[in-house]
Amino acid sequence: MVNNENTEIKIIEAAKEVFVHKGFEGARMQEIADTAGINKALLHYYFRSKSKLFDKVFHSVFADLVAKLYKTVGISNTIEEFIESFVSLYFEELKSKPYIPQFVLHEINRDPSVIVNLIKSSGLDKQKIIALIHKESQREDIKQFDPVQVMVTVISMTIFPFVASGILVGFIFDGDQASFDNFIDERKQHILEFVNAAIFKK
Amino acid sequence: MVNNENTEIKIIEAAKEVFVHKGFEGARMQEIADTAGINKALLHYYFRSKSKLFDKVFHSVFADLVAKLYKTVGISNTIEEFIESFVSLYFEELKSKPYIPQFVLHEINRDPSVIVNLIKSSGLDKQKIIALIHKESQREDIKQFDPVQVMVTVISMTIFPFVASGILVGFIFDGDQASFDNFIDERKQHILEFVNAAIFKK
DNA sequence: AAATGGTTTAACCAAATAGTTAAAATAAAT
DNA sequence: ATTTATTTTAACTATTTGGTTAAACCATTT
Repeated sequence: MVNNENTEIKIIEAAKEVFVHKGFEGARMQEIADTAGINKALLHYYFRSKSKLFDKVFHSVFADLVAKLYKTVGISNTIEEFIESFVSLYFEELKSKPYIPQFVLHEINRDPSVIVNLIKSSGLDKQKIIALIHKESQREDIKQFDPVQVMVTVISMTIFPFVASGILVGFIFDGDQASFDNFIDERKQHILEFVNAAIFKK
Repeated sequence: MVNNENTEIKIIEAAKEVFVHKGFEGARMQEIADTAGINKALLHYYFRSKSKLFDKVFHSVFADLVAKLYKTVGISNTIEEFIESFVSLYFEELKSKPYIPQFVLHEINRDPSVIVNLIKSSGLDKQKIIALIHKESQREDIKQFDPVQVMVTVISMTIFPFVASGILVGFIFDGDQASFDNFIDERKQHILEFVNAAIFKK
């Protein structure tokens, strides 16, 4: 008895921490055990193999992202609302967890087959998003851009700076982390203004 | 005698192939040797360790990107020219080497210290870019956006779809690679139109 | 043809690492 | 108190993998 549920959570959290920063190949079971404050044997007692543990972690991270995306759609009736809440949500998330997108993208790249099942089991109703985007793209006051292109643009503008933080800090901000943080603070507002300037007529 | 120069090129090419797809941790010296059509001993004979080989490969990939970026700046006198040639250049590059950005970003993330030296030795004169961007941001016909934000936006819009191709194919294009390819074909034009719509007054 | 120096091979070594086992310890439930 | 499930310890195995060694090979030079 003693713990069990608590321990499982502790392990998942520790595994998330290590996998997210080091990736599947770079992560060590010993380091996960140390981070969780337990030993390796117990780690294998709970999750039989590294792969199984990784799958749990990746699924939880991914499901989390999708759940939040879904929440965003639910409350949006216009394209402005959608963009505003999407960008706000992701900035809030990524400021405290900036390593998540790089992790997800790298692991999907490593084994693209996992994503198929993940999307199936994600329960995300894409139709709702498509319907909203399509409806809004018909508006008189909005330029006739391809809605998919615009959607990818909003996602790119939001997520890329986090994925590329290393290169941006080194290349553009001369290694000055504070300048980069300041850039990120202003980024959200910039995205909203920039996208509005692009898609609205007049 | 015999070969040597040819063999070295063969190894670098093979190493690039494997490192780019698997990352440093995921790459295996044996696989690099196999890909190069030689054996592991010869691999170590040419490049003493995995790290040394990786450094060579990474440096060459990175230097290549920087060189092309530099070329872009050289021929640009206006912001329109800069954006046009930047986007064109990267689309041309990335269509045949779509894995490069994910690779670079992942490795910089894994060991951010490498980028400092790389940038030093890259010979990129950032001042030229800054001068151009700053000069152009003063133009009467252009909205007063923060030029750094705009620059990051152009980079994000261009590169992110390649970094996130796996998730975009799975999530947005339902696993249909052809739809994604089509999306990429239209992406360049979209970026140019979208950015122009955003930054020009009236 | 003999010497030279780069090239190739196969067998090998050492370290790291995922995973196992079995026994002891601990704490809660009965 | 006994049982039961969880946790710890520590030693161990098997495999992978980066790296080494030494001998053989081959092309060119002398």
